Amino acid sequence: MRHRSLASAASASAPPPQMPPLLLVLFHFHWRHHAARRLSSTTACLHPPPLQHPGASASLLLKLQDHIARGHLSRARHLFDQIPSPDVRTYNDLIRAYSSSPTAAADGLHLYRRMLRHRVAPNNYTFPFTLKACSALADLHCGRAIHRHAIHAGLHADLFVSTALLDMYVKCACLPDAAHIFATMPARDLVAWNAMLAGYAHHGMYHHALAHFHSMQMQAQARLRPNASTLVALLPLLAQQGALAQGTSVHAYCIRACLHRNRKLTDGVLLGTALLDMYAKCGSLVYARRVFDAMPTRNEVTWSALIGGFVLCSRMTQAFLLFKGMLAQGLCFLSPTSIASALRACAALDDLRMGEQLHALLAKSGVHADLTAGNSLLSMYAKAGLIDQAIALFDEMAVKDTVSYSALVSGNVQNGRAEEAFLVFKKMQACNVEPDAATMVSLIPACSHLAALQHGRCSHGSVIIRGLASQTSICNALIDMYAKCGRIDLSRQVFNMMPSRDIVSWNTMIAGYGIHGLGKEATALFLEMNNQGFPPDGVTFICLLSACSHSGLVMEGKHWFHVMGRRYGLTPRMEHYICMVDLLSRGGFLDEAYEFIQSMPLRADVRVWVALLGACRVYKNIDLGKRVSRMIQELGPEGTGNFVLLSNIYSAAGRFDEAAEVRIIQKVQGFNKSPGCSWIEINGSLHAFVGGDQSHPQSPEIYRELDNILVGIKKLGYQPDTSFVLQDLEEEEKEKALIYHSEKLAIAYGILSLSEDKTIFVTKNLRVCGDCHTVIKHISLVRRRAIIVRDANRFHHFKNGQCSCGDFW
DNA sequence: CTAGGGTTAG
Repeated sequence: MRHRSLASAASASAPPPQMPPLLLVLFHFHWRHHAARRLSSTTACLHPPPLQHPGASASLLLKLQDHIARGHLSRARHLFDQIPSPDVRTYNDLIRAYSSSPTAAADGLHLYRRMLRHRVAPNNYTFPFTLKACSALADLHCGRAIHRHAIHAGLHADLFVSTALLDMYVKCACLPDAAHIFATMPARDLVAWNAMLAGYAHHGMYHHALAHFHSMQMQAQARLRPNASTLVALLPLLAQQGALAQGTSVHAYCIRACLHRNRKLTDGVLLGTALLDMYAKCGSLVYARRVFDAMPTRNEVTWSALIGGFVLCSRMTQAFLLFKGMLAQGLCFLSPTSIASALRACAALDDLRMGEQLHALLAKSGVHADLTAGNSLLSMYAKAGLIDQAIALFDEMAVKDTVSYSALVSGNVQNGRAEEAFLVFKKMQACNVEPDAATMVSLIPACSHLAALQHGRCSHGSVIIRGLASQTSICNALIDMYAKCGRIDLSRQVFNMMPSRDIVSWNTMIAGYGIHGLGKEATALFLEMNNQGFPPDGVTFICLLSACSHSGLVMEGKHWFHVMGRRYGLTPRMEHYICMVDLLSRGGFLDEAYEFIQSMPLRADVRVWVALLGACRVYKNIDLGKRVSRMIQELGPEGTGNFVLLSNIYSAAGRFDEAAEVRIIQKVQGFNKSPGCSWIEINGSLHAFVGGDQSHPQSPEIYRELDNILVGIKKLGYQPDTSFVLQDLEEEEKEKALIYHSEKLAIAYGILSLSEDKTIFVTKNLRVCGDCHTVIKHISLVRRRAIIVRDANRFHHFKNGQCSCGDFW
């Protein structure tokens, strides 16, 4: 407090220092320049006064100044070259002009080199300009050279020079060097503090940045009151951390210090934008909107920050309205960034038509080549199911980065094209584009989808090598992958070892137990989740209920359903009712399930009835099945599965005419049944089979093996259950159609390829049929093999003639 | 100052 400068002395009657009024702030602003000038001029005295220009007329020099002032750099250069031996000031003027335009920065450095060649000594004005050019070019090598020159000239401690050095190291991503400069500067002004803060902030060094800001506040001098630049660097950090309380107090400070109405117009826009962005990122859209409305001037960044904020908070419809409002103001605010946000809204709203209009807008406004917007367009098409469009767009893109590739990887996975996803990943590596966490989070589900454990383990290894293995989202994907690849033990290992878990981690692990029929373990984990104070969400209960359902834990399932509303205050959604119907009907309580549907507060949609229909099929309850299928027809079947189920019901009842009719309706309406397909991974490569498939190179052996097995198990009393065949065929023909179901072929191939101690793991895209289920049980007995089959629904562990699902498949 | 790709349930 003792070294109060003239600024604070002048404002002795000012309010306490934490509440600086406008005058104080502005005054400090001027004062900084004076202080800097003073400092510079003392060091400048060490150097000889500027030379005269022999041969250069005063009018030439004036003209040169004029060109520089008007930004006519080439004309200025023309004049400059006519001066036989320019002095340091003339060099400085032109270098300064070059360095303030990023495209001319290289010319500025050339001129500097020429200056040295001509033995003109640079002074305290030269270095900041040349360093600025280095910053613009991110030319660290040159920056370090100039640093040495400055030391040589004894000017490195000058306030302007050292601040420029600091800034150069920040822009060249050398934070330790920047911090060293900062620490050793004999004097630091607000600009230096701000530069250092911005450096930490831009490099995501949250703790360093906050510590820096705190020590900045600890500086007693009133001249270190944060200005707009300080807060513009600080606010994104608070936003990222969701620190609403701190952000709000920054806002309050801005108002007290009148920074939001800064005389520099850009400061006001930047600060307002940073503030509204902070509010939006902290989930406080009302305040974001209020800041926005109060801003006297806005730019395109302001608009896209607000629109992006609404998208971030999943307020897609409102985001869209804002976007339209922006367009209504004219096209001056339109930017690729806001289009990218609007495209995200389209993708989430499933509004393909609007997405296509945005595509057109993007093309028209000439920002088609923008990488960000292109990537979100690509993703929008993929999410809408138009994977071919997405691929075409990807091929058209002149520049592709990690995000483009990741979007295509996940687009393929979302459209059920796991193998293509791997191909894209390979291509990405061939093109030397580095995968990051998001890429891997997209790729790992492809392994889950294929149940390709070897691929999954490779991905796990790759994630470890890249140092991503401790990230929560990566671990979540790994838990899911191991569970779906039949290694629930490894899922649990990943779960146990991960440093921090989120709700997805718990849900995924519970779901993993569920598909393995480990209802007790699922319940235990749910209880542990409670003990650790993790509040379950709606998805948790879907996972838990379906786990009970797959394990035949009907009573427990009912219990949790009631607890969900009563203890956790969660309102059941349609998905929960589906789980309950599934639970009851799978357990054989068909009538109770029917009554349950009648008593639902929501109007049951098709999916609810389909859950019941599946059980009618299994329990061969044709009466109820008829009623249910009538409901389904009324509601209109969605997707293919329902047609197949319905047709199956009729087939099983021997009513093939009606079964055929359903098939015809299906064809007419354009739903194609996806063919049953099974696959097995042997030594890291996948072998896929469809029913009656003979395309595999080892087909003859496979069929021989399968026939041998069938002869063997028929002796044990196995009778093919021909009710599972869909077409209307003669009994003998039906039997043949059954024999060569894809899962049987894959298992036969597994027996041939794997030694006896190895578990055979087969995956099927649809559900395993009842006949195959019986046959596989027999195989596990006569061939003494452990067999795991993952179907569209769950896992079946076959061993010694038994199945883990207790035949409630 | 803004912004693109990502994990769970059926």
